[in-house]
Amino acid sequence: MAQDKLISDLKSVPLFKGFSESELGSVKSCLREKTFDKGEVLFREGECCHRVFIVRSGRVKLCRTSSTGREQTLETLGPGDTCACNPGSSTWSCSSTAEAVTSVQVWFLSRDDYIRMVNSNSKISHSLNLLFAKRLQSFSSLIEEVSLKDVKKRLVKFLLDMLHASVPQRGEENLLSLPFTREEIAQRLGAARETVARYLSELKRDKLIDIKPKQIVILDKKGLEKLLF
Amino acid sequence: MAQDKLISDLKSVPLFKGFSESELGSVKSCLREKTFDKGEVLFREGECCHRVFIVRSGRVKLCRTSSTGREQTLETLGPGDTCACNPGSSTWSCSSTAEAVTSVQVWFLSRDDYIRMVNSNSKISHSLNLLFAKRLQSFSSLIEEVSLKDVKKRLVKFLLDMLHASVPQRGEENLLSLPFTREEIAQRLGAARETVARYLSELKRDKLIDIKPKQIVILDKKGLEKLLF
DNA sequence: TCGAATCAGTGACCTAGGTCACAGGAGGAA
DNA sequence: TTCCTCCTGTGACCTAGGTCACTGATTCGA
Repeated sequence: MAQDKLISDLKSVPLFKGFSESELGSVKSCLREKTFDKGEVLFREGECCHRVFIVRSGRVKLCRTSSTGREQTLETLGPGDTCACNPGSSTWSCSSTAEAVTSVQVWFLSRDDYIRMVNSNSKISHSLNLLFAKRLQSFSSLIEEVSLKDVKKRLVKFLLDMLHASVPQRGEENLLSLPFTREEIAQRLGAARETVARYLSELKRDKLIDIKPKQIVILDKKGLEKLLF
Repeated sequence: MAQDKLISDLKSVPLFKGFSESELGSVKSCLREKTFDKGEVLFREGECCHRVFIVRSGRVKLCRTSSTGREQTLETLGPGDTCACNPGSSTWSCSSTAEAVTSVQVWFLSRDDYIRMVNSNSKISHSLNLLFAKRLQSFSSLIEEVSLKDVKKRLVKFLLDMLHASVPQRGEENLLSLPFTREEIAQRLGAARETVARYLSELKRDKLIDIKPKQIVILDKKGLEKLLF
């Protein structure tokens, strides 16, 4: 019955969207499971990329690091998300570093199995297109933000995005739980830890938010939205 | 015979890689040709995206603009390049603005024809994967550069990339023709026009390059490469 | 429950690079 | 040629935000 659990887990992985039970069965036989502790690196930028990861639980960040040690997070992956290079590309080198933000469970798939799977099943090719396209959209926004918007705007947008994505609790629509350190937020925004802390204080001073441990209370959503322009 | 010319042009479009003559023939029947003058906008960020463009001649830039008018170029498309949103995505909104940098000839394809084509021919789906993956790679580098590298490094990298991509003329391996204004370079790098001019002067002063109208002479390639670290 | 380590806030300082302003080219139409 | 427009270089100035250096909070393992 543990097997059925695995199959049903796989059903909710977007990469395998539309797969039949039997197709999922053959996927299952290729997957290996692995656990990484918080802080461990799944793969490093520039390394040859010989497998594909699917996050089962926990969070993984994809990031790039500068020579002075500053870091920019490109994307954070959660359960169901896939980190796959392009199957047809000749150079399989990772374009970013993947690091476990919490402890994570992943499935991985060898490069050969992956290529075989993509070639034998056109559904996966369509799913990949969808994944890639979404990522392109979000990268393109990130470029705009980092290059054209100041840190305060980026921070406000981040808070509003988080609020939007979070499941609202009864009677606490404005309570935003923030399972990130200031450092992690800063890395996402492409800013320094101290700058994030400063702007959060500023927003608090201006009565737009309230700051609690691991939580932010959105006091004035409209006011925050106004800051975006 | 003009028809054959068109078919042979289509052969060199990566999107249609591996297509047979007859497949290209059916592609041909869906394509419409259109010309844009320098400065004209093919589509604007946020607009509903109801067709796909393939550049036949000239250059098109994909860019985003800030509220204060500063601009960041995401990518420059040349002959054979495709600007396609994801066929499976429900929201067909363009994530950037496309503007003709020179006068351009493009083919376009209606959204419906495009979707039909992708669904009926799995080759195109693979080509799309490849295109998307390449773009992801270049976006990811762009994010790193804009967020973590200073303008001087970005400029030097740009020059070296241009040199690398250019077809070397006999005995003029170090002559780089630069068909861009300072403004265009600045927009690519996510910097101000003046800053680009200043760093170019600095590189000239340091005897690393020489500046001629519409051209740059690379005097010390090794020296430039050293600046990247 | 008590260090030890990791987080968070804040002040002081500095610099990369954006903005403004202007002057000298260089090309193009008339 | 002359005027006009667009491109380029450079100086002066200013500010967003990065870095350093602390001091308090929290959290957590033993």
